[in-house]
Amino acid sequence: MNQASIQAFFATLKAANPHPVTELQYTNVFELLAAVLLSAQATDVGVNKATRRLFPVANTPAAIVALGLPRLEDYLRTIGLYRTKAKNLMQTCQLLLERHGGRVPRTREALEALPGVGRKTANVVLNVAFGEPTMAVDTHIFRVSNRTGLAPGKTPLAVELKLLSRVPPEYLPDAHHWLILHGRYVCQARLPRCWECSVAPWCDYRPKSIAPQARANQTTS
DNA sequence: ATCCCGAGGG
DNA sequence: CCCTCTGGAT
Repeated sequence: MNQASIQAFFATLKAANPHPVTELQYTNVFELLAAVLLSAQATDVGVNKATRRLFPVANTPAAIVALGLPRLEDYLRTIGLYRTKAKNLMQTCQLLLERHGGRVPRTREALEALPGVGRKTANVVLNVAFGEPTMAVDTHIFRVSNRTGLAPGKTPLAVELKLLSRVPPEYLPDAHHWLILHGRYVCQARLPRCWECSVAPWCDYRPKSIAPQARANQTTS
């Protein structure tokens, strides 16, 4: 995809959704960090279902430490990878208390030192909570970037660096959410809904066979 | 490369 | 049944 196409690509996504936001539910920075940590290989709907029960009971590092691991696991049992996530969240809360006064740190190094927090999660917190122009490459962004030709790469880091160099600066702060939402609802993993895709004119991907739904839409419209 | 690991959709 | 979901640690 050339630079002019990339410009049109994001202008089109912005026109349909001027102020995109995460669909994870949170009311403060700690809740955001916890929700993103829990969202690894899980849907935001599933994470919200659990945090809607957990956060009213415990939404600070101290409260979660006081809760204890077995009860934290009970709240997270409906989320995939819940044992690992419960242990990581518990240790992260202990480290936040020991090293950061119970607050969420603002640097990549400090964030990535927390158990269960890698580059992608750190990038989300830096972007959403602290307004930094980062690009968190998750499963959606990795797929959309490669499939469309926006920023092809073999690893998430390679895609991230390519996106940072290709996305026009004015679109960078919101690009993360536009690409996530586009991947979730249109450029889906199993069956990309190309027949209703607003950015198809600038996309490199061409489906080999037109999906049944596409044919139905063509004959009825 | 492998493990973790439940819910929802097709 | 199979695949996917805002990955991270070993």
